[in-house]
Amino acid sequence: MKPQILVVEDEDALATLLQYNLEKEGYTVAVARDGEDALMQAEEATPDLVLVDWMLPKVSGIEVCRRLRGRQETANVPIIMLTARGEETDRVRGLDTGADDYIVKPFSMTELFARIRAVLRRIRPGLAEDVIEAGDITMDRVAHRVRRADREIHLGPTEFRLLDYLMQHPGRVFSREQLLDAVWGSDVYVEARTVDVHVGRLRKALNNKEERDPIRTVRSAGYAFDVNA
Amino acid sequence: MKPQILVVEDEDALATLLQYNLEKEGYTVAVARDGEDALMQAEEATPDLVLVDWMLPKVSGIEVCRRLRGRQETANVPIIMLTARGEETDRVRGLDTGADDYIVKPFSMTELFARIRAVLRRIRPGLAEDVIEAGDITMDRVAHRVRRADREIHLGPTEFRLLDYLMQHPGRVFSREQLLDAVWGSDVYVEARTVDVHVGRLRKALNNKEERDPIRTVRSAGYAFDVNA
DNA sequence: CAGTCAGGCTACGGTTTTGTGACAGCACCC
DNA sequence: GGGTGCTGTCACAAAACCGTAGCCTGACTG
Repeated sequence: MKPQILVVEDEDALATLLQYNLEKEGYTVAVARDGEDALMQAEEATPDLVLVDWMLPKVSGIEVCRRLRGRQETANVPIIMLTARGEETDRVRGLDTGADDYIVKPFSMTELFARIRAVLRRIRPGLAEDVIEAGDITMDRVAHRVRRADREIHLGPTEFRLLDYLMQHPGRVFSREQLLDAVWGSDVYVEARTVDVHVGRLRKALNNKEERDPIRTVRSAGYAFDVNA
Repeated sequence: MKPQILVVEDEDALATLLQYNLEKEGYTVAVARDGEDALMQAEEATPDLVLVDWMLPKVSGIEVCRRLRGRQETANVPIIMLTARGEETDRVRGLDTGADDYIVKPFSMTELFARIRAVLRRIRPGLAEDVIEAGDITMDRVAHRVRRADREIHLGPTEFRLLDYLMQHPGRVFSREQLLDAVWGSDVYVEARTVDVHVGRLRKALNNKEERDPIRTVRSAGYAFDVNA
């Protein structure tokens, strides 16, 4: 699943530039124009990372940081701060902003990408990884390949995304609704039972006879991917 | 052309060990004993990758990072950080960025090699080799020739560049848009489906009957060149 | 033990995505 | 002016994939 980034930037040109480049780099991007907007959006769909400008109308970048940190669901979301040269490091550093990193404008996209990768990897290992392994199952997200015990597994796009998501959060149980949101997208409407069918297809593709089924059904709750041997 | 690595490490024993092993692995290695030295050396001969210890006399590893990033010529050079276990805490976290990857001491050479390969592959795929081989396909970028199993393959300019790009990043899946950007140029406007047509032509030229098709279609994602036999 | 319910499974019509042959527009070269 | 080699687009056919309904089984309830 593509990491989702919330960009909080009031300057149109920069916001657009960031969105364009980040999407090209493979992230899903949402843009908020001011602090209030940012907090609302973060509440609706928790992003994997927030990129916030230090200077913002209404609610300052710092304040956005604080509030995000203060809320249960967003407390652990990594934050990268954008600062202009004059707003300088010491002050930013000294304040306990709760930001995980900051970058000084003007910056190169390459540098920004590097930092994003670094932060994501540190906070949520696995999210930024190219390859996920669990037991004898390997998923290569760059090559778009899944293999189990040396044999290649062919999956359709949806099955691929589904497995990706489940492996991303091993052991955790997801309701059908959560899976629909995460894998299908929060905007499409499909029958909840459709998830069952895809889980079924996934299982058939994944499991040889005599192999342990890595997908656990939790009655009246949902499904989970189990790491275990 | 062997990739050139600049090792920045003040501890003699480790520096020597790294140099020895990296050279054995096929890299050209330069060693700097402190941050100043590193910046100087990086300026003289831009390395393909920098391996820098977090703890350094005079100029800290972080500072080396920042300065490298700040300079035009070295802004895009990938950096891998060496950190000791204790240093990996909050203070470091807030600052440590700008590096593309980090590795915690003590580490195994195998692990280090893997990360170096990964970073190099990501940042600078196929350091401009003159000849690329994959399976029974050979591409000579200087002579502009492609052959498969002893027979000469004739390709049009676009097909050539397309194959070139794909072979440059074996296994990796590219969307039609990415391929258009990379092969056609980010400024021209052509239909995304045009990629399909060229892939088709490329396949027809490349594959005899009974030969494995090296180009893999990934439904709703794009195409990839697979090395495999 | 009968009733109820959640989840497994299959079949199928419909939709989306990809493969491909045909064609017209160019540039270049006799 | 008539070839020749490439290219981008289109239209159509084939293939792959999707979502839903319906039936079935096995588990839980009282």
